[in-house]
Amino acid sequence: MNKETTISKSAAAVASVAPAPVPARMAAEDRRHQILRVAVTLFSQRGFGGTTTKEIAQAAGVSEAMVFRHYATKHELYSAILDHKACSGDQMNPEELVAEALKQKDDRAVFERLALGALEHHEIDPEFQRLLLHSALEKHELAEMFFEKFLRRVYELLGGYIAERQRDGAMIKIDPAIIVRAFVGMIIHHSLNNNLWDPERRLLNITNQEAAKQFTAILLNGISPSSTATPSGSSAKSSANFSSRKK
Amino acid sequence: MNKETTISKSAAAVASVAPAPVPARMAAEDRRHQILRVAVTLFSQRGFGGTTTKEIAQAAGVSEAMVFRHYATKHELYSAILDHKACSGDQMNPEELVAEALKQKDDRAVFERLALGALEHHEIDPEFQRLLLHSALEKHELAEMFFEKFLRRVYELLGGYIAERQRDGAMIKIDPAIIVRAFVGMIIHHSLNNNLWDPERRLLNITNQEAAKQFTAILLNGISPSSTATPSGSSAKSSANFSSRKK
DNA sequence: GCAAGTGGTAAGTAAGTACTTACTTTGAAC
DNA sequence: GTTCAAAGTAAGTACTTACTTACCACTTGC
Repeated sequence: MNKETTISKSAAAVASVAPAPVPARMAAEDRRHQILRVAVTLFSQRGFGGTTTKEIAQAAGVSEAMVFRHYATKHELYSAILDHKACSGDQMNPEELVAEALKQKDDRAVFERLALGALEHHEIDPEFQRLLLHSALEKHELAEMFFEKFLRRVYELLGGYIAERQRDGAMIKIDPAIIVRAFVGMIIHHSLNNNLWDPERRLLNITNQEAAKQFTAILLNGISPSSTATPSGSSAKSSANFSSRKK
Repeated sequence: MNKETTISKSAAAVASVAPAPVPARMAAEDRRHQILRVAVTLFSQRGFGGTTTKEIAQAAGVSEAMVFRHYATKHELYSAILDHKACSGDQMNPEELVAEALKQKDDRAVFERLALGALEHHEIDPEFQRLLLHSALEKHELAEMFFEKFLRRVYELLGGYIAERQRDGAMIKIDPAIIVRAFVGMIIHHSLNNNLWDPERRLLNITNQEAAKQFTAILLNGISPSSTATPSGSSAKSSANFSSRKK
């Protein structure tokens, strides 16, 4: 019924020059993951409604049927992506990022590290921000999940710290949530500019380090009780950047 | 070639009680505008790919053919909406909003008015922000247009003013674009939170006035040369808001 | 050798989709 | 009253969409 299997023996010898053109049969797990990966790119570029399962299959180099073998519906694939993006290890963890800075009450380090962490994360993985926006606009559950699992946590973490520093007399007493919003706003908007509106950096072209440093400086200066002399010793070393050139 | 026209005569007698259920024939302009209006709502909620021409027609109470009589393609309708939203009179005009404050070099008024203008605009017309985000994600030309016609203008206007105030010695010398980004970030992110992520205001619930005031205070304090004694005379009056409660 | 499982596909299907066509109704000017 | 353009529609068309079905090829353990 089928042809001779003599050739199959020599299959190992074939792959000498081009391993790519071979259809490349894959383990189920791998294929599943590969489909997910190409779908991430497409969904982040075109959104849910703007992406077809045919396109996803083509991008993955398989037939549409394979997509539906691994994910029962298009929605299931979409949700799997969002779950993966939201829960996978490459997500930034604000708590541990600033844990030691918090203990030392090094304001500058707390804010700067948080800012840099977010900016780097968005630069390395711009797809995440796009996916998040798409899903927020479509009112997908991920938007709510992101809110609960991330935004709220940042507000509690940073807000709590700010409240503590206000009790110390180290910061003026505005509602901590306002301060957090101001700071998070600077950072998110900066990322959004870089990823969405002005990827050529026409309006502003600075490194993430620089951005984190400057935004932190503006904010901390903006909420310091009297600004001039940094009273406690810990944060003295690096604040020279632009306060040195006054007058 | 066609059938008898005898039955058609009696059609007028049918509509006796309700004037509303009557299909309500409209002037072309009006219908065109009405279709545009319902399409705005649908596109802003579901995006371009997520909205069907059938839905638009139903929402407008006409047949699909009418939609295509007024707008040759779905894309033309979408573009017409964006043009209308971007160019119509209800768009805010930053220059004239802060013209007098600029002349008087009243820093607080400049920033606060700009902030309040933007926040109110986004609150009154949240559809605009959603449409803008959708089109930015889809890389529609409106996103570029918005960038050129609005964002760039704000950066030039505010950045120019900041540069001037830096020469006056009234603000520290960081790249003005960074300061603008920080400020615009606070405002846009606050609007985005209210419209997209946290419409119930769980994280922060303040009036637009309050937000404009606090964000302005944080920023101006953050970029004031030494905060305590404002060296040049002009900007003395306004920074009293919360620096009064230090210690 | 062959049965069974696995990775994979070609070729569907039914329901949409954007967009058209051929036709009817309406209102006002002549 | 007839005419005639403009407002309106029902019922398409051609094509795409998400999702299925029935089948193939290759490996593996016996």
